[in-house]
Amino acid sequence: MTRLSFKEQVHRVREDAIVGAVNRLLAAKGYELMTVDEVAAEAGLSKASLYKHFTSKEELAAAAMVRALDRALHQVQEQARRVPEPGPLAQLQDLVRWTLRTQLEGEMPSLPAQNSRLVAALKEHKDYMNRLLELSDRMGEWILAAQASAEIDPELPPELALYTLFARACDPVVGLLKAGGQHSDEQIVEWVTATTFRGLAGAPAPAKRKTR
Amino acid sequence: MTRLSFKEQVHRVREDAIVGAVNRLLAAKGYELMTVDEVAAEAGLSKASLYKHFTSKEELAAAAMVRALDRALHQVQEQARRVPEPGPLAQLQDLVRWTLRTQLEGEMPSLPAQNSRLVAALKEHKDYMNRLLELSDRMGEWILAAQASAEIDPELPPELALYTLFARACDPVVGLLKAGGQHSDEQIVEWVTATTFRGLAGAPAPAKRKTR
DNA sequence: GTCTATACCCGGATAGAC
DNA sequence: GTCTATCCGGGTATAGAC
Repeated sequence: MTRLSFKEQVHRVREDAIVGAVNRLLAAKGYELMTVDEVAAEAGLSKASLYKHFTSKEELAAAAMVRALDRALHQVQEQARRVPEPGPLAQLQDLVRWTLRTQLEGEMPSLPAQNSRLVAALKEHKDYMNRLLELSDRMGEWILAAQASAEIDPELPPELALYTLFARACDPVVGLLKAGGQHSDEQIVEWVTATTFRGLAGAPAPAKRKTR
Repeated sequence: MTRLSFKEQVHRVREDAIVGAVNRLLAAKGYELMTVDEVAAEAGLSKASLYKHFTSKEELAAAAMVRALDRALHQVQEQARRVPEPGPLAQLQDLVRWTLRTQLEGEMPSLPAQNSRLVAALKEHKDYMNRLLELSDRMGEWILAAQASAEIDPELPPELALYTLFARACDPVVGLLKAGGQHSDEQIVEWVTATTFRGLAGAPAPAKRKTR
C-alpha cells in the first residue's frame, strides 16, 4: 500500500463527497427521482466535473452501493472483533440491527429492482457483485449454522431467510413507524428485529393453520 | 342504481381497460418508469384520448390504487361469506395470502412512498383515502381482537402489525423467491404468510436477546 | 479537472381538426 | 371523444475554453 500523493488525496476526498451525496439522495428519493444536478450541487462541484469522476448515473448508483456494502462488511468485522465467539444468530441479528439503524438515519441507499437497465449495469459491475456475493456468502453460512441448531427453522429454504434479512434494508415498516413519531429509534429497531427473527425461528408449537 | 346507457357502458369498459393497463404497468415497472404512452398503447387508444378520461399521470395511479383497494375489500367480504365465523387471525391470514398471490400474478400495483408530489396528490384523493381508511380500520379491529386473544403479541403496538401486513403487498422476498424458480407459487405464499404471522405472534418462550 | 453553455432526448401535457 | 401533431420542461450527457 503506497503513500498517496497530495493530488490523489484530494481526488479521493472529492469522490467521497460525491458518493456520500449519492448515498443520501438514494436513501431519500430513490434512483429515478435523484437527479445528477442535485448530486453535483450537494457535492459542491459542477455536473461536468462530476462526469469526469463517474461516467454515468448508473456508475454513481453502483459506487454508492459498493460503499454501503463495504460498510456492512466492515460492520461484520467490527462485531466479530468485539465479541470473541458470537453465535451465528447473534451475528445475523446485529447485522440486521445495524441495517435498521442505518435506514433510520437516512443513510441506507436502495435501488429499484424493477429498473432493468440499472439492474443489468449492476450485474456487470465487478466491484459491486464481488461485495454482494461476499456478504451473501457470510450470511448464508450463518443461516445454515443457525438452522443446524434450529435457531432458524430448518424446514425453510435458506434463500428465504437470506432474502428476508436483506429485505430489512428497505423495509417500509421502519419509515412508517418513525413517521408516526410515537416510538424511539431503538425501540423500532428492537421490534422489527424481534418480529423478523421470531418469524424465521423454528416452530416450537405449531399454530393451527388452514389446510387447503 | 339506474340502467346504464350503451354509451356509458362503452365509457366504463374503456376506462376499465386503461386502469387495467396502469395496474399491470405499476406492478411491473413502478410509477416512475411507467410512461403514459405505454398506458395508452396497452389500453388501445391515443394519449390525448386517455387524457380526456384522466387528467394526469397521478390520477391514473390513484385510479389503479382505488381498484386494488376495492378488490382487497371485496376479497374481505367474499371470505366472510365463505366461512361463517372466521376468527380475526384467520381473516388477516387469508387477506395476506390473497395479497401475496396477487403480487405473484403481477397484478399488485405499488407506489413509491418517496415521491412526495404523488403522495400529496393521493392524500387529497377522496376515493383513495376512503378505501384506504376503511381497509385499515377493518384490519385494525382484527389486529386488536387477535391481540386480545394473544394470537398476536399484545406487547406490540397495533400499528406495527398493521404496517407489517400492508408491507407484504410490496415484499421483495416474494419476487426473489419466484425468480429463483425453485418453488411453487403456493409454497411461497405459505412460507411468507407463516413467517410473517409467526413473527407477530405472542412470545411463548423468550429467546436470549442482547441487552444494550 | 474544473467550469459555463449547450446538445439532445424523452415524457407529460395540450392544440386543434374531425 | 378520438385522433395526429406539437409544445415544453427537465434530465442525462457532452463540447470546448481555461
